[in-house]
Amino acid sequence: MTSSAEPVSRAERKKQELRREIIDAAFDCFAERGYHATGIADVATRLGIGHGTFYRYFQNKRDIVDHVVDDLVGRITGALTAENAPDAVSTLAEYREQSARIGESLGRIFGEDPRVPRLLLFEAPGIDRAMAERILDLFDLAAALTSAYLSHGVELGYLRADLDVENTARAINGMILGTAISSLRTPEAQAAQSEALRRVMYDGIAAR
Amino acid sequence: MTSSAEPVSRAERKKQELRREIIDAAFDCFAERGYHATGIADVATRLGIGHGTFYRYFQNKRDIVDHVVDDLVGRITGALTAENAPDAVSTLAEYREQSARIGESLGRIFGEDPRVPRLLLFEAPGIDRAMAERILDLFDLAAALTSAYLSHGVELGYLRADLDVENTARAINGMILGTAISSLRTPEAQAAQSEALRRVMYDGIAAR
DNA sequence: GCTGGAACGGAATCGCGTGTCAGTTTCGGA
DNA sequence: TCCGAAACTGACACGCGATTCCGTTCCAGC
Repeated sequence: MTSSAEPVSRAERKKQELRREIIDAAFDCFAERGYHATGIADVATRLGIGHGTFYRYFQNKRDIVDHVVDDLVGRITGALTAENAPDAVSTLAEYREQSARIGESLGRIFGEDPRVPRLLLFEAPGIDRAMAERILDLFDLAAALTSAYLSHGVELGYLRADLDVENTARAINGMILGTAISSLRTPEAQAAQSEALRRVMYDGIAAR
Repeated sequence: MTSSAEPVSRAERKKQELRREIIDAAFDCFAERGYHATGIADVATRLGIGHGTFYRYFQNKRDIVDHVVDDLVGRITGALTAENAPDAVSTLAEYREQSARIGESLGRIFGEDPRVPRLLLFEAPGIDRAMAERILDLFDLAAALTSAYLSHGVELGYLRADLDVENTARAINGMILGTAISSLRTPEAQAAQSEALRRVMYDGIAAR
């Protein structure tokens, strides 16, 4: 199950490489012109290959967008699970730090390249029902993850005992979502946005 | 400029009525099957009219989706501005009540008919750049509105003096957005979701 | 009832993009 | 150097759906 277990001839490697390039090119096209507005020919032309070649690597147009999304989802979940286990912290201060770290990771992915949120939030849901469901699944997954962080905090007593973990998780994720969308227009506000989000989380908005 | 100033023959009224029906039918189709998957013929068939007739009322397919969105946006801004001026309240308690009222209005619009958020958030942004910009404008408008509420609260002293009004507004709107999206899967959680949102706003999540 | 003009319907047109396939090129091994 | 398999290419077939257009129907006014 290691990555070197497969038989990798020279040709095989070339093939995988092109496959990767096609996915990247498709991502570029879909994010820039939109899924419906880009033809297979556009993707192929961008790579300087004939569009017939495309079909040697992917079943059809619908097939590749799944791979593109796979790729993005993988990148995101990777960044999130990398160094931030829900149970790695035990005080509010540590929790705050951890959330800042997570916020930064997400900010890097979403803010650095607006094409990521554009594709994931603006293009993908309109492709078809199945893709819309996939995006909703992603939200559910994120909610479960955030829930885990919150539950842990409630158990250790540094978060409100009466916290409605499930729904609060969705509210927090909503704020993150809002940040991602804002970054489409004003990428430079990222940091301030992220800080404001954390202030709301920890302090609320009311005067003391 | 009153609504009765126009010359309204019988035929004229019939025409306006059919126009309305076409908009409604288009909304149904776009929200259910998606914009790209519905043909003009689908909209026409749903009304039992020939699809040629459609073109007597709207320029083209792109034209009508603008009208559909106009309609929804109008409904939403109407509900928001109706009975809730930003400066109508002067204490935190009143403010809480007002936000509960606004949440309820929004819940009614988004929660009662999932097709509304589905069209606005899932279908529309993927239609083309211009429509995506429209939706972003809508977010900006909402942010400005929420900002006004927050500013007012800061001025009167019942909200934190050091509140980053702009970015906090976007964070709060993000939570609302999250609620709207959740309602696509679990409409019954609406109320709890809305309550959790307000708890986060006013109390934060940390233990006292 | 008749008539002229507006509204309607749906067959026909048109353009576009997906997916196929047969001919061509590339390349590793003998 | 030569051979055969695999990869590549792009002209083409095809279907689909937006838009047009003209023959038909409807209806208000006379």
